[in-house]
Amino acid sequence: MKAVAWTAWRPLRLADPVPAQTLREQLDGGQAFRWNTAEDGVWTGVFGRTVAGVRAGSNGLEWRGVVGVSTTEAALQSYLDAAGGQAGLVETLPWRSDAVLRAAIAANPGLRILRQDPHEALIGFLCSSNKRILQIRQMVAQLATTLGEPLGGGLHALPTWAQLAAATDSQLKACALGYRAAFLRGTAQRLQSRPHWAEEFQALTTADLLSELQGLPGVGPKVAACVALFGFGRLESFPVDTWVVQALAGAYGFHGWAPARLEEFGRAHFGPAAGLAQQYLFAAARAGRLLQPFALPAEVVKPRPKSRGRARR
DNA sequence: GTCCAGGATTCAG
DNA sequence: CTGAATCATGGA
Repeated sequence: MKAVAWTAWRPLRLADPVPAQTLREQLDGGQAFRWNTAEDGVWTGVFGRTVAGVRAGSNGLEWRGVVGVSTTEAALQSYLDAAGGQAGLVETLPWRSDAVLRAAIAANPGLRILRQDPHEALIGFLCSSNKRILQIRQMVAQLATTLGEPLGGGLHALPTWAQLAAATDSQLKACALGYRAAFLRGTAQRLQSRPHWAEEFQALTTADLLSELQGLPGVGPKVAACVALFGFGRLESFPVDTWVVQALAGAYGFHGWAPARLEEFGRAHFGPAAGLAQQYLFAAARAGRLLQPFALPAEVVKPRPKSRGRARR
């Protein structure tokens, strides 16, 4: 593989400082799946048709692009919420009264929801079911390399829906997707004839967006919530995955609660930036840094019978 | 070899 | 409606 010709490092201007540890969590913590580190602390990634390098310098973040490939500071600023809109949203979270959330925020100060492309978020989370983040990254990388358009330097864009729909069985097989291959192909077949699907989905209310997303093959409640949060900027979306189940059970005492009920709690308790709270809790839980004020010795903790959710409608 | 993964789907009750 | 079995693959 030919070596990538990088431009010089330049300062990446952000409204709020991002520590190196938070940058790592943001780029490699399961929001996006297209960032890698070759050398320590230097992140290389692709989003949309942008290829970029990012690192935490001594005086804030720095970025670089690939010579001959369009990379702009503006694209990175948008991707990383440089204007600081999410800083204000953090202030709407109940961290003053919620010590668990407060500790989770302190564990990754400045953590933000990446403003990803809907296409990228949907592909990534179609691959995510029952998989670890490392393996999701490998699947997505294989999809790009096998089917996506070359962007230079050996890096590729993600395949379009048309490219995915046209992929052969053996091509998908080579991406180690397992049963998720059918999810990707099915969704690709639905969306390949809708070039403006993302704009159409973006125009929906969040409730309708989640519903529309769940109509796609391989998209259930959790994947829909992730795509709404990471791809459509719906900060109120509250994905409930295995880590959030653990976090809300251990730290809040909600043992044995069904995911749908935990999602209901999350939205009500955390409010319009529930998804941001979720990401802080997710990161803290995964790092084993979650406060557990209600935790009991393991032999005492048993799943309680789930209380029945209120029937609606 | 066994276990499990940022779950979704299908099926039985 | 809820709960359980099943799904394909690879890393730990």
